[in-house]
Amino acid sequence: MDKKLSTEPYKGTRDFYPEDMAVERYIFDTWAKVAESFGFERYDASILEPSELYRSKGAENEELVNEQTYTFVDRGEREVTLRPEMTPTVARMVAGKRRELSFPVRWYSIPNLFRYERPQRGRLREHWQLNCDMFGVDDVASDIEMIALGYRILLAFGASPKMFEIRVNDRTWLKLQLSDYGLSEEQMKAMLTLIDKRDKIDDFDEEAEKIAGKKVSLDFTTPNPEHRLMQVIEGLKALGIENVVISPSTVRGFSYYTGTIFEFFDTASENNRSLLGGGRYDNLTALFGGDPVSGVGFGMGDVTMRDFLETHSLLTKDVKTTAPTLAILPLDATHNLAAEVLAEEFRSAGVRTAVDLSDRKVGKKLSAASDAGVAYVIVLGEDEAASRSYALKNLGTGDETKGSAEELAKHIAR
RNA sequence: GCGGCUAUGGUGUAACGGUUAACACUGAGGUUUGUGGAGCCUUCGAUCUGGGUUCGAUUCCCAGUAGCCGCCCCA
Repeated sequence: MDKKLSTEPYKGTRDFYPEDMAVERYIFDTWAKVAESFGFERYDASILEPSELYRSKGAENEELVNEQTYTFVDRGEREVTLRPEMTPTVARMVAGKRRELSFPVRWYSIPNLFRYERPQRGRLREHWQLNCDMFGVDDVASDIEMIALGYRILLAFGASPKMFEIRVNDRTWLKLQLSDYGLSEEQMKAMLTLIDKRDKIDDFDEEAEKIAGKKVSLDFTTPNPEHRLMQVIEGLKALGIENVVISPSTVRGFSYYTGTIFEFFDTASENNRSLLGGGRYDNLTALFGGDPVSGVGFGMGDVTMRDFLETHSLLTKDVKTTAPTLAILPLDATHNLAAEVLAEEFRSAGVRTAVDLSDRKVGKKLSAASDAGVAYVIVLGEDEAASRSYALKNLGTGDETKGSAEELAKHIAR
């Protein structure tokens, strides 16, 4: 006989049972609410993109596409990829409407993204990510606004500023220093990668010398006061954001960042990871031709967000509750239809109402409603059906209120 | 791609190499024919797969598979 199918979801993906989905929705809703409070507009696109969108940035991307994405050939011999990130997609969309958009453009999206790699804590094969970008503004205020948006999002989840640290850096600062050494483009990349690992490396100077072919001396303390990075920090301070540190080793792997770079890091030792990462890019739409469009953006993932909320006990019980407000309990199956009719009255009055259609005894129905977190119940039998007067029981207090459906709906709404 | 750890009912755990694999929770039902949360009772339900060692393996060994955790990489 056939082998039984596994009930496990595909490797690195998640099932969202109702209690998980409640948390997921809470995260998405909070993201969306805060982004929109900053005037960001929502967009989305297909999860499928032509593979060339990710390949076209050079040999390193070739490797990335081949080894770390879901890429396949469709029936029309087109090579397609499940989107591993949103930035190329949004760049394509902005480039496509460049002449009709009125800049600055503030857009956000909550796409699901795929990467083919070994799952581990905080990183799965499918995750959802809040992506926020502002296009068409060069002024430092745009960098500051984006970081402030990330900050407000975390606070909207109930986080306090000491739960996370905002690490900022600027690639121009590092590149300015490195420009003295006459490095090739390749050496520059290797050097940035090395700087990113600086905290994990025993002898940074030695490794740097290997790459540059000469002694390298870099200042990792503070740029001069006129530098944009210092303006970012000052600006954040003006917005009341103080948990900011200069982090010279924050480079981020992505080659398209050209200026300000930032990362939000969880300060809890057991969840020592990045919650949000982003930065400024000069010309993201270069691939598509036309005038350059600069911008600044960030992404933050649902997996790390959830880890953060759990680590800091920020998920309250009502976040996880999905029960209806009211449950109507027919005494027996002969009253099921009458219960459905009654439920319609409550629903049209705006009360989330479910009917218990099980054939359990009414006592069990009460227990089930209570366990599920239902706030009110109405037992429906002969008497109620005849009189059209019902007893509304508050499961929290045990109080009963009698009246018509209309009166009781009002009572619940209060 | 590399390394470490783990694998027993749906969940969480237990079982010196030796009878019928135990306990709790959960599910179903009863106690209770119109009012719950407790108690008591009944009941469904498991040793990842394949080899090996042994009189005998849930237990020891090997391989596979899966999961978790690191590393690499990071979108």
